[in-house]
Amino acid sequence: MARTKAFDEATVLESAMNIFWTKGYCSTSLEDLVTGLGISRSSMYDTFVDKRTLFFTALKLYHSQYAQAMIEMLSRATTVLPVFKQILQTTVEESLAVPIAKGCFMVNSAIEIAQTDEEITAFIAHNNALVEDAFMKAIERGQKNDELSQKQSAEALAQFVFNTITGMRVLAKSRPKRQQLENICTVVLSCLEKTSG
Amino acid sequence: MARTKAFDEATVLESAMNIFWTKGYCSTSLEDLVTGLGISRSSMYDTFVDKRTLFFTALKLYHSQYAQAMIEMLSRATTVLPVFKQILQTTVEESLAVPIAKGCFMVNSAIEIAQTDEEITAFIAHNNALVEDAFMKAIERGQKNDELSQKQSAEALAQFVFNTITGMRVLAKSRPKRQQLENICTVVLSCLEKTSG
DNA sequence: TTTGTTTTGGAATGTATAGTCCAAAAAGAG
DNA sequence: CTCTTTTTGGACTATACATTCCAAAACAAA
Repeated sequence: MARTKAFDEATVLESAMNIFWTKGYCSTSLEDLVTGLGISRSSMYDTFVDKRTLFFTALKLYHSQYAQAMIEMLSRATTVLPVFKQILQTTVEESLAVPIAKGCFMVNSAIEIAQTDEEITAFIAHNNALVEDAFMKAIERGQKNDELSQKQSAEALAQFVFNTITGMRVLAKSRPKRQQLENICTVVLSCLEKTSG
Repeated sequence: MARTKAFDEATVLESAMNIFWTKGYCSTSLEDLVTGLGISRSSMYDTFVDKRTLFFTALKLYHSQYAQAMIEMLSRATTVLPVFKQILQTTVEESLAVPIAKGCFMVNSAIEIAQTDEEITAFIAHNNALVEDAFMKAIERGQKNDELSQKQSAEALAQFVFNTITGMRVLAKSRPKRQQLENICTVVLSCLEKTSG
C-alpha cells in the first residue's frame, strides 16, 4: 500500500552497534550516526525513536549476539575446559585487534552510563548475572565430571572467571601486550584445572 | 602587589577529581564544574587552562594519591600477602560504597577516552605498568621468602592480580553483591598462597 | 589613600548538539 | 495511471555547551 523502506533495519542496527561500541554513547553524535548508518535523520528517528533508544536497542543486540552465543556454547559442551580456553583465547585476540580494540560493549556501557541511566544499568547487571550463571552451571558439570578443580565452589569460580574477562576487556583499551593477556589466561586456567589443585 | 586567590587550588583540584571520577569526562559539563568547585568560570579557566587540562591534572592527582600510595605500601612491606589482602579488601569496600561506587578513575578514563586522546591513553598505560611492576617486585620477594606460590612467574601473577582488581572496579559500577566480590578475592588469593599450589 | 595588578562574576559568543518538520519522492493497490 | 500511504532528504529549531571577554572588585605595596 505504501512506499517500502530503502534500508534493512537489522543491518543498520548492526552498524549502530559497532559505532556505539567503538565510540561510546556521549562521543557519538547524531552526525556520526547519520553518516555511519547511511540513512537520513528522519529515517533514523522514524525507525529507532531517538538516540538513547537506538543505543539501548544496539546494546540488546550485542547481548543476543555475544552473551547468548557464549551461554549456548557452554550449555552444549560435554567437556567445559576447552570452551573456557576458547572463550579466553577469543578475548585475547579481540583485545589485540588493530587499529583499535573496542573492548566489550557491555563493559564500556557499564562504565559510561551506569549511574546515569537506571534502566540500562539494570539491563547490564541482569546480563552479567546470566553469563555468570551459565559459567557456574558449566563449572558445576566440570566439577562433577572430575574435569575441573573442586577446591573452590562453582559459584566463586564462575564469578572469578567472569571478572577476569571483564578486566581483560578493560586492558584491551590501552594497547596491551599479547604476553600480558596470555599470562592472565594461564593463571586463570590454572585455577580451573584439576591438576593445579 | 595584587589581589590574592580566594580559593585553595589543591582543594578545588581535589573536588574536580571527584566530580570527573563520579561522572566521567563527557557527562561533566562546565556548569557542573563551576557549581561543584564553587569558583567562577574565569577562575577555572585562569587556573586550570581548559576542561581537558583540568581533567588530565585531576587524573594525575588520582595517580599520585592512589597508585603511588599502593606502590609505596608494597615496597615497604616485609610480608606481602597481607598487603595484597588489604588492597583487595579495600577494593571490595569501595565497590560497595553507597549511594554510588565511583569505581577506579583510571579504569573509567581508559574506557571513556582511550582511542580519543592519545596522550591520556599513554599516561594510563604507563600508570598501569608502574602498578604492575610494583606488584611484580613484591611478588618476587614473596616467592623468594617462600611466602607465595612459585607455580607461576611473578610477572604473570602480577598481571593477573592487577587484572582482577581492574575487573572488580568495573563490577563496582553495576551494584555488585558483597559475596560476589569476596568470592573473587578468595580465588585470587588462593593463586598467591603457598599452600594452594 | 592611592596605585598597580590580579581575581572574579556574569554576560556574551559561537558552535555543536539532539531532535522536529515539511515538501517531495517512492511504491504498493486498485 | 492514479490514489494513498510511507519514506526520505534536508532545512530548521532550540538548546546546551565550552570558551572568551570585560568591567568591577579585591588586595598588596607605596
